[in-house]
Amino acid sequence: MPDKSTREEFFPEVYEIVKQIPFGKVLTYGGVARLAGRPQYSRMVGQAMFNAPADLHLPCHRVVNHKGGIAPNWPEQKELLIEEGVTFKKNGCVDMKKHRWNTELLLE
DNA sequence: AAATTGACGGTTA
DNA sequence: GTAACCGCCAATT
Repeated sequence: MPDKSTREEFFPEVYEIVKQIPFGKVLTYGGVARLAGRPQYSRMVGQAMFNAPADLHLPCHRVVNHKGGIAPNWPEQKELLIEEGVTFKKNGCVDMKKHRWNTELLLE
């Protein structure tokens, strides 16, 4: 059988990880990529989110970039995080120092 | 087939 | 601490 596109194998993996993000926590695209086993696929994670259907109940609003900022053209993500108790810095970036999910602790 | 783009990360200046 | 550049992978034009 022909090798499946990277999407077919990477996307579902990303969805599983994002769904495992605890309440009131945030994770960077690179963090999700690393848990997925592809630390360099940070971009694909973003593409996965954009392609992520709402049917999966995917808390993509808990996924932010390493700048602590949110996705372009999606300002409501910030509101959703605030609603979960996440604190934003003055420049509009999430306080990664406190809300970044301890992914390295789970890698064992 | 080649070049460009994209919800990014990390390092260097 | 902030700014800029390079590097990564896949999809699209």
